Amino acid sequence: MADDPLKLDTFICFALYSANHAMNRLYKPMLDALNLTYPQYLVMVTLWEEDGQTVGGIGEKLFLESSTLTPLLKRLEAAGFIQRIRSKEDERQVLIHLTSEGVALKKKAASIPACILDASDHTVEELTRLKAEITTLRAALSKNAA
Amino acid sequence: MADDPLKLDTFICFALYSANHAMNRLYKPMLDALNLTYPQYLVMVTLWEEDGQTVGGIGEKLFLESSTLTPLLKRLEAAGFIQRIRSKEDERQVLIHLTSEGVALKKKAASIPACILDASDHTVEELTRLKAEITTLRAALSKNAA
DNA sequence: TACAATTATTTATCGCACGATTTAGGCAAT
DNA sequence: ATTGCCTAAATCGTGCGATAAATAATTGTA
Repeated sequence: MADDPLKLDTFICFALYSANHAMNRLYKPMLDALNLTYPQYLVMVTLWEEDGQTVGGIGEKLFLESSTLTPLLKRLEAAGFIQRIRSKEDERQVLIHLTSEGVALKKKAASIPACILDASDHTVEELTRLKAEITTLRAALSKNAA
Repeated sequence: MADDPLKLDTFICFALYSANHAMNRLYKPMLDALNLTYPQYLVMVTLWEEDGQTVGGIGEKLFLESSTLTPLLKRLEAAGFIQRIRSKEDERQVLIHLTSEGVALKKKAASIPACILDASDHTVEELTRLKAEITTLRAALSKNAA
């Protein structure tokens, strides 16, 4: 039982799966108030950091395909948070711009981080280190995926 | 920019989100070969560890609701891996039993852990420790969710 | 000009997840 | 025995995310 190879494997993947799940549940009520889903929130965060990115650029940062992003972005556009504008320089590209409502949303989201930190029972330093380790793992997994 | 509160928050949640995502992608081809999805795989693992669990019991271990599990279990039953049998002792409960095919599937899944470990570029010890830390974080998040 | 590469969209399909409700069975008290 | 409460699972409705594969439009190049 202890040396069952299906054990460790399960738990490292399961740890990620369930922690992500728990994070989702924690965010849910706060994001509901903003009319955002979790992946949509991630997109908004990248836009708050840098407006006017292309679909592909956002996808590169979030590791999402355009076939996932396009409908998601349309929902954000329908909600009034962004505008999808085809680039003049390269008409293959679509630039994503925040609307004034999209910009305003950042203020409402500003209180979220403190809530997460608080619920984590961790210090900022601990979370930062853990974040880095998880990111390192992700990078390895991605690299060796193909 | 550096003290933007939306930064840290994003990244601890995003680290989990994207690492889970990467893990999913790594599993996908292997699980496709077994005719399983990721959550279905998790259910199978819990059954390989202990057969004959109730729906609620499985949900408790995986943090899933019956409204999520019931259809998932029906798909596993349709695939021939499990059987759903109402308990004689308490007819409110449904016991999930592996079929012979479900048991046999464990052998085919046995090679997965090594692949994951290999792709992680980590030692078993490192993964074990990281797993523990992530699990601790999950516990805190769950506890403070309500 | 023809061909290749890039960018995003579309189409089709599927499963997960949640909330709210419902059904059925168990359990306890009066 | 009936009432009422609790629990377990299923159901219903809804929506999003994700992937794969094909398509379209534009750009760049041989």
